[in-house]
Amino acid sequence: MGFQPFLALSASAGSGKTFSLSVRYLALLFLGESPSAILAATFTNKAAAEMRQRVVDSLRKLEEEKLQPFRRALAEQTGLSEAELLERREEVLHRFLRSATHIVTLDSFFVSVLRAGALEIGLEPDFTVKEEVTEDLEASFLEELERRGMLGTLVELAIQMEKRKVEGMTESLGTLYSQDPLLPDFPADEGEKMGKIEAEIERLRASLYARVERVGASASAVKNFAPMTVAELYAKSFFNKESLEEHSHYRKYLPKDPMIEQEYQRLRQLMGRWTRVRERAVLRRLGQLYDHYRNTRIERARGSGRLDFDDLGYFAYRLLYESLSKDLLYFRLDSRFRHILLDEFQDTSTLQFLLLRPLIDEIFAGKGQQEIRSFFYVGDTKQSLYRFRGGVEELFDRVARAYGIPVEALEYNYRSARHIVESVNRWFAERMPGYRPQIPHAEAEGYVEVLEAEEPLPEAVAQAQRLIDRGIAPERIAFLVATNKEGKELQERCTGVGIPSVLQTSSSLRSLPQVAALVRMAEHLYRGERLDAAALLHRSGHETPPELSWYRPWMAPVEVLHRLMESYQVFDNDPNLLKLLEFAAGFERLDEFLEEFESSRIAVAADTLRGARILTIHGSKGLEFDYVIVADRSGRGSSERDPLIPEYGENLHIERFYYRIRGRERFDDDYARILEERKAAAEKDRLNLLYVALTRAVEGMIVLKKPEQSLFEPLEMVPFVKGEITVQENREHPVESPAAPSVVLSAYGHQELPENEEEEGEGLDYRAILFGTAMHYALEMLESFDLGALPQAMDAVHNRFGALLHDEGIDEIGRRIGALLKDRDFLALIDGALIRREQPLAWQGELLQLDLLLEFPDRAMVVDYKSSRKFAEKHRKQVGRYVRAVEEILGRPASGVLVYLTESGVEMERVRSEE
DNA sequence: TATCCAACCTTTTTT
DNA sequence: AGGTTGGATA
Repeated sequence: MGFQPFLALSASAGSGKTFSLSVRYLALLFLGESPSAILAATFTNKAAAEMRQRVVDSLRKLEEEKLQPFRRALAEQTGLSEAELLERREEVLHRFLRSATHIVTLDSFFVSVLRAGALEIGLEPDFTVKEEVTEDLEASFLEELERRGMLGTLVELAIQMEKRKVEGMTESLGTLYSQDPLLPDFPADEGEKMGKIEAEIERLRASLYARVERVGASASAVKNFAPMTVAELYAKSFFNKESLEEHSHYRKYLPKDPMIEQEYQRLRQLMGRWTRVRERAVLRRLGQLYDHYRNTRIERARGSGRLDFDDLGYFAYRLLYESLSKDLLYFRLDSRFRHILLDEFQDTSTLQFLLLRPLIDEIFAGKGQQEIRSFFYVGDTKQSLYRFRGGVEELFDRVARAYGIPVEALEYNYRSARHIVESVNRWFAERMPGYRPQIPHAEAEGYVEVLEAEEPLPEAVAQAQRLIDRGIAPERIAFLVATNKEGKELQERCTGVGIPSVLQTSSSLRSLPQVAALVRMAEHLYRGERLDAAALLHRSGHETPPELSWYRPWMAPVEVLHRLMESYQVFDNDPNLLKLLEFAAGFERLDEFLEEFESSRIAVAADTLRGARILTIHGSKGLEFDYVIVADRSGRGSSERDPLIPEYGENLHIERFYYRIRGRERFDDDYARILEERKAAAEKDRLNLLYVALTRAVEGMIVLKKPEQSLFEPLEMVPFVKGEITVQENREHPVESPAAPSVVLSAYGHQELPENEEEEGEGLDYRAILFGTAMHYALEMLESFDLGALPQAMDAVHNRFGALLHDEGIDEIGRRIGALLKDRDFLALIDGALIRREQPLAWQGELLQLDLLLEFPDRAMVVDYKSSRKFAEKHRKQVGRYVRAVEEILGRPASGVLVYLTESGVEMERVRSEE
């Protein structure tokens, strides 16, 4: 087939999307393209990190048996033989690790574009990106309105929209702002007079009241037309009937006075007109207010240098479409990116697409030229979940049509065992329009069970316990729930029965109890208040309050935090705490740190935690787990309530807004149609959600379905069991954890690490922690224990820690590991051993992470690297515990060695098993 | 007994 | 807002 420069790939769940993306990316590298010419954009940081990892791993292990399909695909796309690929791989890997890569999230790509042209549109290039802060936004907006004498308009609108709270109004305005470039014009004038129509409605109402009473209709029938406001009359349910003929209250009296039906018809028409006038009045005022709202947002963003995601979209659009230098900017981008790869294309919003479009156009414009240019996207409209956030799944086909891009479908499912694939096919084949059954590829039969449960959450825990009893490690299990709240409850239940669990919330670092507690304590110190640290004390098992007299008001935030961690002994290489330190290092003053922390958005490093995963279905998208327990929602699901309903035109801009009024569909056919469309879309989304939930499992899946009000209702599931849970007997070695957990650090903004010279030798310091982490990473990346493998490992360290550690630090790591690889004692130690790196071990309900496990036929050895002797006693205890765990699990004698990689050289210390 | 209607209950997903 | 419930009415 060769390399197809323009291609859209429709990739169902588990069909090898990441595989295709990585092959495509690597094919470009093997064809000689520079990584800096390729933009590969995903939606989440996690997906971007995964793809980077996949690229490196695939190159590194290219010769291995299990990568045969990868090699074949790569050979096919590049026209190179597999031997040639292997020959060039070193060079390609080096090129990838050494040069700037653009495997990023769409948002971070737009951020970088915006930074480049920020000054052009009145932004400081060092702006920060933060979560939306609404509290003082409202105040600024009101001030702006007051200055412009517009408060009256706000009040009028509030009355018209029957919304007392300004809060709701600003929310609606915020929704408009998030799609500003797509907005239609708002009506400029009032149009027909509202009062005139209302008077006419009132006249008809009174007339009908009299007529209905005269013909002797029942009391309730008469009461329907009793004096009331137009809005009250509007809501009456008799309007559900197109004619009073259909209404039992009135039917038999109609012949007595034919004018009743005639006036009723007239009244219905008038209600339709009243609707349009009211809508116009609302939209006009909303438009006026919106102009001021937008100004407020723009000024706040410019003034504070803090942008949220909506600001980002707004400014990026202005920059790319309306600034003076837009052509120059595109020229710069365009000369940089000759290839675009887009992931999860079905979730792309119109705005995001518009921001990419000029780049895509350029690629197509240069189609005939000498150099290769390519555009590739993957996605699956069945997994589109983000309509509420502006995702437009229709883009997938539309873009293909507009540019004449061929669409190919991936047919095999490489993820799930056969029973799972077959069940999914059965559930969705008839119910999802255009569903193509997947062909299972896995050997395993797998396990699927659907159970009815009144209370899905407790039952989910019971099922997890059942899996664990069968020998399945908690880490291999994931719970999927509908809402974050349910996730939280589920975690409490897991904790209650002793199942370790990791709640993967959508929220940021500050939602972690330990992080929150530390920051709260820092805040207490800053304000000079007495500490209330009971929670943290409890967690760290402290009996006596720690010593805090070291605190000085002028201390740097990072120092305060790591001293606190030290005092409470909570560090233990927890990557989330490391991330906290990393973030804190960007601030000189505690108060600045505290303020920014509140609005920060630092992702939780959930990868590195141990236990059964708990995620929302939304959060599980793109992931897979060995065993999945899907729990039905406990509540009832909800409904849409945005007061403005957009109607999109062919060009994807908003053609008009409908103003939502209850019962409006009875008087307005267009409105009735758009409501129907929305309903159909909501049903589609619901089905997509189920599809995502039911396609995450690799080996086994258990679905807990409520008998009533079930999330799964559209699938008409019946309870059944298929296949068997594969019992893992006497497992000698824990299963290699998928994706070896490693700390992923990323830089936040342009931060400088604080100089810390005078602190030498006193407790932990931030640099030492970072240094130690980077060194462990280098050791993890080391292919084999010989000097030849060192440069590659150091490249990896450079790639990941380059922004955080100075070159001297990285060189020092290289020197220390070099010394280790030359150390004869160490080489003798590992001689003849089966080597396992970064080995996780579950023991006594605790998860241990071994740096290095050496297995010999008759014994085993645990090796732990340390970068300093500062906590030697603690290290001894820790390794002693590891040794005992290994002895018990492997059933053979074991010993431990602490390997100190210090400035002065390699030192080793034997450690005995813990008592 | 069938229908209507007011009152009542419960209400997400996130880069 | 949308669905359910229980009382009132024809």
